[in-house]
Amino acid sequence: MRRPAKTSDKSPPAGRRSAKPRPARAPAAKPYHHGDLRRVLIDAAMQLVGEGGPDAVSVREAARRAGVSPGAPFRHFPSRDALMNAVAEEAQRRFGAEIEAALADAPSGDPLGRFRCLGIAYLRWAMKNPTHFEIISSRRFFDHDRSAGVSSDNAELIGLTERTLAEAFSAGQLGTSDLKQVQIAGRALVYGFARMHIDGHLPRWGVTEAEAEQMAADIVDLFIAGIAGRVAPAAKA
Amino acid sequence: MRRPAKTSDKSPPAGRRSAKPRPARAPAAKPYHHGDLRRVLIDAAMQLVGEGGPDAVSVREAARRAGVSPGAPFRHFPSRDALMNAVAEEAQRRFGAEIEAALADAPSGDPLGRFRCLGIAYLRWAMKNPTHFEIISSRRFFDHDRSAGVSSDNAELIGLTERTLAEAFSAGQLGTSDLKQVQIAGRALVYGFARMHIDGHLPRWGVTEAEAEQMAADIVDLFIAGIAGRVAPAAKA
DNA sequence: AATTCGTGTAATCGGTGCTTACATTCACAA
DNA sequence: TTGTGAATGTAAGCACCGATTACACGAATT
Repeated sequence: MRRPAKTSDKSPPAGRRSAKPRPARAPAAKPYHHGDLRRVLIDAAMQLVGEGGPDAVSVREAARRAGVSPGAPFRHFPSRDALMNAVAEEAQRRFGAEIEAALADAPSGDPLGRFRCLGIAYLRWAMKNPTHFEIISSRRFFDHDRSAGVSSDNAELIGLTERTLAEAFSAGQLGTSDLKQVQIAGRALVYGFARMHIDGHLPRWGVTEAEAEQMAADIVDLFIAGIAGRVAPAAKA
Repeated sequence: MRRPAKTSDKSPPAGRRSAKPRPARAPAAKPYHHGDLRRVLIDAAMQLVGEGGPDAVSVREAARRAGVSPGAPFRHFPSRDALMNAVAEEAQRRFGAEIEAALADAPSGDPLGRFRCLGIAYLRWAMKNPTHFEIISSRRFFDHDRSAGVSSDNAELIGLTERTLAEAFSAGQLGTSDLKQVQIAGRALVYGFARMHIDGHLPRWGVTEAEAEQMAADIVDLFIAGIAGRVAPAAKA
């Protein structure tokens, strides 16, 4: 197994089912026995992810924190992976919300500036929520193409960057016409930096934790500059 | 645990220790009982990594493939992580060898071309050996700064790119003077693309498996072009 | 009030990392 | 040649894990 020493599997018998806080004014959703075990399990798992990364999540520990027997979670999730999937969806939701919020503050007249803003927001969230970002990224826990509600969110984010980039091109802000290459390269840049941060590579490359955020902005700017002025329509010799 | 159903733990009793192929002409290293169990375990683990990724490696399965009892590996590796570490060192060794081999073929008069060559070789190896690359990348399995023999290899590779980039700058091939930013950005680019490939993101971004290698070269070229001609000494308006 | 079905419990299975006690076998020295 | 010690492997067992099954409870429907 992966988690070497944890608390005992046994909790005090708790006198059967005496003080289980049922949801008072029933929200007409799933207030059967526990209240909303599914939700509580996801929250517990999210917390575990935040504490020790994806590998620190075990169904049993989530059940333990929810005050429920080890088998109970399997009524709501057919497997551990399904639980992780739900956690990833939650993380993806928060991520998408923050990206769109950041973009809402960006000026609408400067597509390339908005593109830059997307990269900055992406990196800021990834560096502030490394473990959650890791879950979203690795397809081990999250089959982006399968989960209904959030895959559209994700696809929309991809479409958002595509549209923004296309606008920048139309506005003559781009020095190259191969938008797909720019799209992929930009994504690889921010994804790579985020993962370097998560995977602890930055110190080896001479970037301290304190410098990381500034460096993130710098490389985005460097990339933007690289794709912007290179063969600008009027500045060519 | 992670691996749901495997072969039975029991192998046929095998009549004690009858036909264990000791290494014939003893290589004066560690030919005690098994021959070179440490080596065999690493090979088995490497194979497991290649088959199902890092999570598919279990000490027991490695022992099984080595034809040895489940506890035997712990005579050579104090923990599973230590085994993974050895595997990662092996992978890092192969990786470094390929990179240096590729660089040996590059023209020595064109530093920026050599820098590009480094990126291409990096991506080619990563895409051809995704699981091994993953092990090298994630510090979960490989503490780069701790392992003696190979960390120098790794540090040397970092130094290699730094030197190459510095040469390119000295030769006037660079349009920016902040080499550290270029260094980090370049690393993030290739690392990010490699991980996108590994993590299965490329299809979602409209890049098929067949196009991946070409795209890898394209984005490296795009990056090189971006850092090269931007504020070239004589071409400024 | 009786039944049904969703939910949680208890017990259990096989897998895992890891430890301990014991057995074997090589290497070196008296 | 013969001990003897250290290196190496085996056997057994612990705690933990994911997952399944049979059973118990309880709210909702009839």
